[in-house]
Order: sequence, then C-alpha cells, then structure tokens
Amino acid sequence: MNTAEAEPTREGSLLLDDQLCFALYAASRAVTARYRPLLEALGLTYPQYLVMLVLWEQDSISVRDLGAALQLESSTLSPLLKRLEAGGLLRRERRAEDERSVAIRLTDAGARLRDQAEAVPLAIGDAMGLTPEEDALAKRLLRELTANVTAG
Amino acid sequence: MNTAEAEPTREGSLLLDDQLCFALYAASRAVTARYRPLLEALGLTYPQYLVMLVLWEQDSISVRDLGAALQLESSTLSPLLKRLEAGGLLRRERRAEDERSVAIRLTDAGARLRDQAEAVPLAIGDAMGLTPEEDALAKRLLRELTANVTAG
DNA sequence: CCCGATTGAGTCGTGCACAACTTATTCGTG
DNA sequence: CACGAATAAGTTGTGCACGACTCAATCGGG
Repeated sequence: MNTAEAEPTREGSLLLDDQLCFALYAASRAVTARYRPLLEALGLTYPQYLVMLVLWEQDSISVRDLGAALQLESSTLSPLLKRLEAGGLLRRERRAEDERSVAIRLTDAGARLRDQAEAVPLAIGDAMGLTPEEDALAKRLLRELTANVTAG
Repeated sequence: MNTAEAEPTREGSLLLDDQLCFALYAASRAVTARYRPLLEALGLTYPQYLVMLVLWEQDSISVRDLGAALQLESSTLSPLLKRLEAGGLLRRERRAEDERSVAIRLTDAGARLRDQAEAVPLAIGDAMGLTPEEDALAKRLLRELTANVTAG
C-alpha cells in the first residue's frame, strides 16, 4: 500500500493536494488551454469567446449587463471590447436615452462567427470526457460554491 | 413554471449557462477573490500562496519541480519567485551539482509565515459551505476533468 | 430647480499566464 | 573528447483580472 492518501484530508490542512481551490484553479487553466487552439482558429481568446457567447444570446447589451453576466469589471471588459471592435466583430455606441451607457452590438462578421463556433462546445465536451450526469453534477457543485463564496 | 432550465442542456449548446467551462472559470475567480483579503494580510497573492504551500511541504525545490507541482511555466514562476525573494520569504541559489538548476529555499521569515497561514484554509472551508462529501466529490471531478483535458 | 450622491464606462498600475525565444549548462553518442 | 541535442531558467510581448481612481451623465431629496 502506498503512502499517498494514507492520511484523511484534515480540515485545516496546508497540503497542496488537499486544497479544493488548487484543483479548481488547475482545472480552470487546463480547460482554457484546451480551448486555446480551437479559439485561435476563430481569432478569439477565451474571455473574448465568453463575451461572444453572451452577444450571440442577447445582442445590443450594455457593458454593465455584460459584466453582470460574466462577473467581470468594466476595467477588464473595456479593453477587451476595444480589441473585439478592432477585430471587426462588434460596435460600441452610446445610448441616446442614457449617455452614460454604451450598447455593444454585433457586426455581420460577429454574427456570422457563430456558425464556426458551433463546433467548439462539441469538441470540448468530447475532450472533457465526463458523462452527462457528471457534467451536470459538476455544474451544480461549482454554482453552489460560487454562490456561497460570493455571498458573505 | 419558469422558462429557465425548461430546455434540457443540449450537447452543442452555445448558451453561456450550459457551459461547464464558464461555471469553472467563474468559480475559480470567485474563490480566488475570497482568498484575497486573507492573503493580503500575509502579504501574498493567490499564486504566491500556492508556491508557499509547496515550499512548506518540500523546501529546497527546483523551479522545474515547482512548475510541475503547480502546472506553471518558468516564465510565470521566475518573476513571481523574484517578488517573493524581494519580500524576504525565500532565496534562490544555483545548485552546485547542476548549474542550470536553481534551488528555492525558505528564509526563516518564509518558514514562520506558515503559522499565520494555518488560519486560511479553515476560513475558506467555512466560506465554501460544502459538506466534506461534496468537497471530496468536487475534487475528484475536477481532477478527472484536468487529467482528461490535459492528456489527448 | 439645484446640488450632492450615484451610476456607467473608462484609465492606470500591478501581477499573473503563456507562447516564443534566448542563454548557459549538461548529456549522449560517435 | 567533441559536438549537436536536450534541458533549466529567464526574458519579452500580449492579454486578461482587479483595485483605485477619473470623468461625465443622471438621479433624487429639499
């Protein structure tokens, strides 16, 4: 019998492999790395892809609402949106009814990119290799975790 | 009955809330944000904290082995270690037996910081609010996911 | 109607992450 | 032993993330 896992995970352990946070951090980076070559073919980074997912669902959204959907600050989104605009995928225009707000709208090229993006979730789902039940369970746990940790 | 979750999650969906990758990405950032004030009290960022966890477990480790443990490139670790060295928590010295390799060793201050760090996992475990079973399950799923996605 | 408080977007500075590359050292095979 | 391949660490450039801040527009109570 090996020594790994010989000790039960104690509450206040400082061992790296006992930390859920590290499993989460490592998994997040590994998944993003898996997306990278697929998204590079679309000319997108991973956070840019998430922005496009939101826009394909709801075009003409404010920076504020985009930030709420992705849980990102305007200080992250503003430069990112500027790069997507430079890439010709979207336009930004001040709203007439509230000049503080900026509406993000897809260009035709941005809307068309959706067709190419269809292949991405399929390829990733394949690579993840989880059963539909495991996938659903993981999403449930991660959302519960996010909600708990964000709250108090 | 509401419309959310009315549709079953389809395989190739492009809806943000169907993406496991986003649940993962959001959870990782939310957990890191929860660590931030705790670690700030120790003078550490989150990745720096992970490096210290490894060093508290195994002092005098090479940059290479540190990178293997954390799945980080030397281009990420080198500047990070330089900052920890500037903060007086560790020293870097070329190994005599292989001048290519650099050994990372804790200073007394670095070793002593462990005592203060003991409180961190307890506070976080509390905030996460998962049962021990859910915690173990989440770690299992995340490791399986990481392994699958890293492999092929 | 006014003026202080709030809100929405953006800028700036710091610190990751990672690809591509450089440099120095060591290894391995003829 | 020589010398090309491999390895360890570090540098550079790009793009997030986020806190602290600025600025302009809007809101709301008196």
